[in-house]
Amino acid sequence: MRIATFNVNSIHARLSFVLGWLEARKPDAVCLQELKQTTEGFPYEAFRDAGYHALVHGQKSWNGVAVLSRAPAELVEAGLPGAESAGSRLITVRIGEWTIGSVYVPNGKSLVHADFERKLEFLAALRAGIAPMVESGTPYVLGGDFNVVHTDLDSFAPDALRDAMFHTSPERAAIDALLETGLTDLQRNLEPEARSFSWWDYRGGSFHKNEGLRIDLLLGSASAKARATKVWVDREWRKKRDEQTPSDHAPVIADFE
DNA sequence: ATGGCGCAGCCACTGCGA
Repeated sequence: MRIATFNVNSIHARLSFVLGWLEARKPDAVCLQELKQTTEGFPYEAFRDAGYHALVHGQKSWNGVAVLSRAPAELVEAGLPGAESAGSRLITVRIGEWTIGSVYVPNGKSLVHADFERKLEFLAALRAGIAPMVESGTPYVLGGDFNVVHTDLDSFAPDALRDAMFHTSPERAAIDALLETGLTDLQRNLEPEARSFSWWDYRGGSFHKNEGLRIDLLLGSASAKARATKVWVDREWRKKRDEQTPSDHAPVIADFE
């Protein structure tokens, strides 16, 4: 079982790019974020032709999440109770014995912006919303763009950016609280010391200078963690330029026994 | 002098992303 998460920064602008990536990596399920597309406007047919089902919680212009899967999936829930005003940022599906969530945590804009407080509220609601999935005991994976640098290892400049956006104590504590429900950061668990970023700014040659952040995570319940054999950032597809430009995020891929 | 990106949209500038 191969499960990935990929913030695509517009499914319209990235369609052929994502299809090429699916062909190359052949994941069984993919959590997508930042579709910038409505549920109705999602390109279902292109993915069906590529062998993938899609369950979508879309939104015009902003946000939007989905889960792609080779096997048919069943919708568990679209949206996060208590956080509807944040936009379409969570979808949970069931694929066989697996429960998979795709989440796009609000950016927060700046420390003094009202959206920063809403980001923390979203993370608190997320903790409450996912707890039943973790407690069920069946393998559960929550993949997404968490928009938080959980530890110093996850930032290219942890000292210079300490207490700056993505690096603050309340944001980090909110990730701790998610993990306290019984989830594990699957990549960090297998690679405790790795500095492996998943996002690089489009500007200023950040990718080539490796000035990135690790903000795209795959969190797994105990039974998912026990089966995970390898988790890696697909940097090649952050660098690649085909007929379409890459997203500013790289896919993160996990393999399970 | 201080940018060098890239999306969407009532579109040629603005808002947003991280």
